[in-house]
Amino acid sequence: MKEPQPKNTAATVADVARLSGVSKATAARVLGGYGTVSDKARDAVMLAAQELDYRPNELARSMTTGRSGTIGVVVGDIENPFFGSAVRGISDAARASGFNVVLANSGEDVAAERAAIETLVAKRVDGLIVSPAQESAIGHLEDIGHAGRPLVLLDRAIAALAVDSVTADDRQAAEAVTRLLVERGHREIAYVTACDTPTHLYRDTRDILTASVRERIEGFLEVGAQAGIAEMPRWVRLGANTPDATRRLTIDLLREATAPSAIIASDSLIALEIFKVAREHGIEMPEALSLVTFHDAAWTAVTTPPVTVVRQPVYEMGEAAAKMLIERLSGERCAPRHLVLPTQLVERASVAVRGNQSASPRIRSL
Amino acid sequence: MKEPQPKNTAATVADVARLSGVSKATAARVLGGYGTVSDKARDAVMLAAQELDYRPNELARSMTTGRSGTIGVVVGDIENPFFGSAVRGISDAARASGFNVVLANSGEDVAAERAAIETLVAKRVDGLIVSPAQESAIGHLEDIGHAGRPLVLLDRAIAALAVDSVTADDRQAAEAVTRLLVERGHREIAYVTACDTPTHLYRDTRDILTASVRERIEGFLEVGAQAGIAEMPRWVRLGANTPDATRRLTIDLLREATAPSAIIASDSLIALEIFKVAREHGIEMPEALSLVTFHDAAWTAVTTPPVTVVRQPVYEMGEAAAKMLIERLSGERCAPRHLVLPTQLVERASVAVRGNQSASPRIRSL
DNA sequence: ATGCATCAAGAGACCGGTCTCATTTAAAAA
DNA sequence: TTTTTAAATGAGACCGGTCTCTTGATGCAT
Repeated sequence: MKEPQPKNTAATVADVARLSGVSKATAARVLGGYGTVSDKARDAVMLAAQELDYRPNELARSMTTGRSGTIGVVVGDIENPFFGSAVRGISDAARASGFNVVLANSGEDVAAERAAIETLVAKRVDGLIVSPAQESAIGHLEDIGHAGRPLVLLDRAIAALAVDSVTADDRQAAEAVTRLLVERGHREIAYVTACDTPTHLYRDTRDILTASVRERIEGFLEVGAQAGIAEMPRWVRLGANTPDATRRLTIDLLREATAPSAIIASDSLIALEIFKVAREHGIEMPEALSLVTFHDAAWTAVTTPPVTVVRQPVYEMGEAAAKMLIERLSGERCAPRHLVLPTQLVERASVAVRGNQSASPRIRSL
Repeated sequence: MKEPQPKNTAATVADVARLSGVSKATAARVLGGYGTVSDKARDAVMLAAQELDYRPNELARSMTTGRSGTIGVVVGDIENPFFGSAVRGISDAARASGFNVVLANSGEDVAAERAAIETLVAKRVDGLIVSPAQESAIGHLEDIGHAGRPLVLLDRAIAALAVDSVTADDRQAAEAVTRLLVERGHREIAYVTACDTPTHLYRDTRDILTASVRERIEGFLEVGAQAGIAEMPRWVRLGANTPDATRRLTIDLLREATAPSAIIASDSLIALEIFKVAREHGIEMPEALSLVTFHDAAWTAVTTPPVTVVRQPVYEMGEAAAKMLIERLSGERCAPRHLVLPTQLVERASVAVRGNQSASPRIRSL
């Protein structure tokens, strides 16, 4: 026989043991790489394994060892470059330690998130990294702990949950961004974010169920208050969950009697849509409208004007989360750690000095 | 007891059976949702399960059933928005049919790809979707079939492999793009692509080990030849595998004695880097340099000028691949299908008429 | 030569489900 | 009421590994 011909049924340790004339236990020792075996036996087993084209069944292995070598990741949307980078960071760090990544998309929906976590736990992932959609519904996150699996929260911490987390310094970043705008003379500054309050209307920071979003809004309001801008809260706009929603919301915003002279976007997808709307309506940037966004997406450097951004170390956040999780998996038992990574304000050219504005950005047509 | 307190050890069917006073088989029937059980027994089992906070062990389940409800996905780079969309399409389609997705990054490296496939098969994924890095090394891809798992090739077909594939009509798209440029009077047209020939120099299409890349180059050359442009092959540039490499390569290109008046980028990451280089060197687009790219990335619509692109139905490609795979998993036994999805040339404003060019794009400053 | 530690190897239980098969029970048909 | 048929249940093998426990062989010190 020349080729390891496709077997009608895959070879098992028992098959290899039989062919090589040793016991199942010995064959398993060789194939599994544990215990002590003589060279003779090892050679015989390896030969037989090759002959039969033996492939270990990790499922069976996981069942007895209780470890699957897999970490589950639940994010809002992999299509969002933010999560794309984060997942890349996670997956690189995981692979470096011999772990695989099972990915699940929640679509920022709690029910989907719950279902995803349920199956991931049932599939016996060794641990999870989750970017929770809301911090109110945490039952399913607590269950992860009950099931004896470590959990690391990514990008969105939850105070009520005693688990590790990796976030960016959102509060500080929001303050810096708002301060920049205020210093440039802006007083009508809108903050556009994806968030899921039923009304889509902002009332109180306590309505905001996502820590990172809330902290940013708090920073935004705080700096506004310090600068003596009374109307700040009315410029907070929620519900930019899809490009379409963002578009409608932006148009509404720019149609108001007093349109904002600057907009802060909470992620690059939102910024992109705002950029499109401004362009379609002939609103000059930054003269008529300044724009700042969270997330230094690749494209923000090539637009006209290039966009001033808050650079979050996204890849590193994912990497750090994976490393933390793997530490827990290796037996680390210390108190929950909350890693807060610094952000960086990258000034490009999308912020104008207010006094120089040539025109109100307001959309007049229609 | 009020709370299902964290058990030191997870409850199993046997535990539930014991507590509810039925046999393990009956408890398993209720919990697994198969066979016939009396209402009385069902209620007792459900109650006990609740009491013990029973969670099924999918690993054990998979081992006996032979199905894991999981599909493995191996892509070059999830950070690339192209794969981001594709993975999203895959994962949505998978979830709709009750499958999970295990993701692996190959980094476009054959060895990593081989390793990823090996572990995925060992983990007993039900089937795989792979975007193979090269079409020369296909042993590990054939092994997937030997292991009895269906495989669907994504974006890159391999003629030598009798498996399903989903691709875009690359050849046709390349022809359309090149024709557009030729019709606008361009004769020095560069084609910049990520590819991994050792020399980074283009000699012959047979050196290109990735079908999609090769087909595009063939289309590019074909149209050039038809237009009577002799030097076409010398404008093919390989090796744009990282932003840095792309940058160097682009600068070299624009420094040549006769710089191209137009560049075709094979993906949006490359286009972005070219855009940056052009901008940094003060090369006016499209007056001094025209640009077209494959992949209608979100940002291409908001640059100045907005970029003319080949729109590939990326999400749909991922979705189709997943659906094909799931069909195979459901017993479909037909001959390998090769789904080729049409592309669309989206003309924006990054292509100028050659006669109108005000200056050579050449980079003069060192 | 004897004792004792060490190494190699085998037998078989075990992980947590599924599933077959035999048996009991209940309901429907005669 | 008796027979036929179907439904409900239990016992235990099985999936493919790991791992403990036991026994046999070998080596080194005494």
